Amino acid sequence: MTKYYIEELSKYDGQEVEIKGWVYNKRSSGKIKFLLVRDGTGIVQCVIVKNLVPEDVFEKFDLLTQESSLIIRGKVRKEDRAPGGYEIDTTDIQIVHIAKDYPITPKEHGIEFLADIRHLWLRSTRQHAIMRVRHEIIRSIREFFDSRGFTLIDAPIFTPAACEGTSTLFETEYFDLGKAYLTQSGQLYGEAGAMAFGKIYVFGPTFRAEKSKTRRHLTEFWMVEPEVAWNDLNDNMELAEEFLEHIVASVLKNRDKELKILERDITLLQKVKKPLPRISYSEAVDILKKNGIDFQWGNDFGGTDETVISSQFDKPVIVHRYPAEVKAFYMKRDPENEKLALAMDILAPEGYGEIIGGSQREDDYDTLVQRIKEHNLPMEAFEWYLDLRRYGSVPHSGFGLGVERTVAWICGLEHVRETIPFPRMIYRLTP
RNA sequence: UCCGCGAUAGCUCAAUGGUGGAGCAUCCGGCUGUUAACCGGAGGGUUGCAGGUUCGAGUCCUGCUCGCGGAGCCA
Repeated sequence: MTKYYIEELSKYDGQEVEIKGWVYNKRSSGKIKFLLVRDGTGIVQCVIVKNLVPEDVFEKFDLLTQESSLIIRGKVRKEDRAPGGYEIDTTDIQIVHIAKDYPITPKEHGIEFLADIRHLWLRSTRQHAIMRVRHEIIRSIREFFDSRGFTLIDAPIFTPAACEGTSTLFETEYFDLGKAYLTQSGQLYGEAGAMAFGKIYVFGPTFRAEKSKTRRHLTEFWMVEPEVAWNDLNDNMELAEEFLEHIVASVLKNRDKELKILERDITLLQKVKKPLPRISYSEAVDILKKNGIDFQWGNDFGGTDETVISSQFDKPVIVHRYPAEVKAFYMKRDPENEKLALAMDILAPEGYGEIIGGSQREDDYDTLVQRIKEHNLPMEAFEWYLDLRRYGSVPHSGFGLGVERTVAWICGLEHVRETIPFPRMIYRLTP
């Protein structure tokens, strides 16, 4: 039996179809009634005219409420007056379930109210569009790496110690083995993967227990982390810019309707093509000073600093060679200046902040041991990681891209909480 | 943890210290092309909680709870 979806209605012009879905909205003008039905792929207007349908079908319309589920049959007809361009001349309505007092009405609602009913909010047009863009971003991420011969290596969620030793981790009891922590990055495991497979990517959820309360933070978020053996910092930056170009191009090509629903100005997105502007940390500091910001060389950039730097460019900007002191222990130092790490961040335009952070990794055993000591990290937990420098160590690099910040930027959203189906924030664990 | 803002009908918001209202949603009625349809009617309130000032508090003051935004930290 043929399954009909609203998204594909144009294929069935003039034919009888059966749509299974939910009531999105309805309007009545006495003897002619309009039912807007959604099925997850789109919305179609169904017309019910008295005298053209049996009496009981005409009367069923009055029983239907917003989000009631139903199966509707009728003939597809091209109709410019209908939203979507096609409408259905209804012949039969089968009510499956009547929804009582659906809380989201066709009017404005506050963010707090909607967040509490996130499980229902996902049915709304705007949230629907965002989730489809998110899906396209994730699909294109996999496509990018898969088509370049990368192997997906899943990193564990439970870890014995902090990967970077800086941020606050979620802690849990792990049987008789003591404390375990939820991962804040799959990178160290990715490095092991790169030594085994050459080029790999880790893609999974990560967790940060910091009490951040900003539009850019979640406690649980998704990160994709490629790692490539033999790549230096320069190779890493090239990979990152090709990667971003691919993601943005895929969304522009395959999700243009959704971007339109979100009223996203796509002219800036169309500019995301390599090469991206590259500036050093020191040059970024100069930009801040020129803009009247009192910034001390050696500090890390804050949210406002990132906005000022990125506003100088009309596409994402790569900032490289940060002071080693503000960066993680595993980053290789710049041979030309020991104070600098071979790190690079990519700042998204329009104030969306850091979407990519990466580096060339320290590949010398003795140096890495020294770094672990300097950072007061437990040596035992890193013995396996040090093995990667004991047995055929090679230069290698990688980066991490935050999926939610990327979705927020591409969709042009105010807050990352709308970029993930069920956001986890400091004060929100439900639904 | 710190700073700022907020909490009134199911929802979004009004209400000079002086009888708490409107739109949407719900229910009833009308309309043969509606576009967040429209028109008429009805029901719906311990104004977040606890105190205080006042003849009188949704409104002013204090404390608390919850939420939002920002800082720090980070992707």
